Amino acid sequence: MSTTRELFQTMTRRFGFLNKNCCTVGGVDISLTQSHILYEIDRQHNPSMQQIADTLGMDITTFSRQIGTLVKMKLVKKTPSPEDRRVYILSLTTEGKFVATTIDTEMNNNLDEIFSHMNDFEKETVLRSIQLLNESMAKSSKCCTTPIG
Amino acid sequence: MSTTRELFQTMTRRFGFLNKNCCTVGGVDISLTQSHILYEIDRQHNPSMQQIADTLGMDITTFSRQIGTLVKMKLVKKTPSPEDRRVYILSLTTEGKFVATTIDTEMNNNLDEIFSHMNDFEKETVLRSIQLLNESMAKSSKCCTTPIG
DNA sequence: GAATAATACTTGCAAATCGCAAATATTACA
DNA sequence: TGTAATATTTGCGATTTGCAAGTATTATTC
Repeated sequence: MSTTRELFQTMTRRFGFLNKNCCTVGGVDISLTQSHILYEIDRQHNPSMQQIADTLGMDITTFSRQIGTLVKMKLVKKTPSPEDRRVYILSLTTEGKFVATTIDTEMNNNLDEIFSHMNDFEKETVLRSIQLLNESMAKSSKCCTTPIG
Repeated sequence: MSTTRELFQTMTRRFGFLNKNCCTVGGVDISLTQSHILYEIDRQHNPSMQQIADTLGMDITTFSRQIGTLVKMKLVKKTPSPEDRRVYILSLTTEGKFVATTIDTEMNNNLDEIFSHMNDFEKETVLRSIQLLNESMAKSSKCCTTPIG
């Protein structure tokens, strides 16, 4: 007999553990935060710094520094926007792309393994449930957006 | 068209945001980590330090210090175990219990609000899906357990 | 069109957090 | 009894954090 929160807490914690074992690709060692940054840069279209920071709910100053080290590691490239010279457009270098893709594949494999303990119907139901959940969270104005801090 | 990982990433991030806006109860200000610690102490039965640290996937030394500050804040009590004098049993003080309960209620309210955008059938399906997912993750030996580090 | 406000990003700084290595104390095992 | 294993704490240096303040650029307003 679990409360709703308990279910969520367990799930997100376990997924978090999954994410944590991510972060050595080839010779490169990155942190969990950095893996999330790479993921979002890869996913979004010509994102600015502010955009990614917002998506991840990170303070822009912390983010700026993280990008700094990722640039030093040659995983990320910062290109000044031609339209607005205050803005930097972020993109992945070839190596950054490789790291991101490797982690992504690994994560999807892990998820596959988890779903292998279900039958096809269950798997479909679960995936559609998560989709539904995401839509409901998006609708909810009260919550689930970037935190204040 | 999202990959499985994308669905999970979105969901856990949003739930994370929900968790982040948690942490001022009465006059007391606590961090996200501390809120998770209180939650687990409340949930488990006479847990030891090591137990909670393991559940949360935290390094025991970091955990020890966190407990130190929570004890100073009078939210947590450490009682030496009568059976094994190496271990400390953790429990919540009255105030700690109050803080934990307040956060828990708040979180469940937020989740209710999210589910209010679904009909009863959808809600049931989603909840059972998460339960199923948690069971599958528990079965998976390869993943989802405490990370190595 | 000059002054002012708003935005995007960076840097200084001090606090919090982190995890490894090593220490202590206790219990389990041989 | 001696040795190994376990639970917890402390030293320490590295990393991460976020606020305040700074620079540079664009938008607004009068």
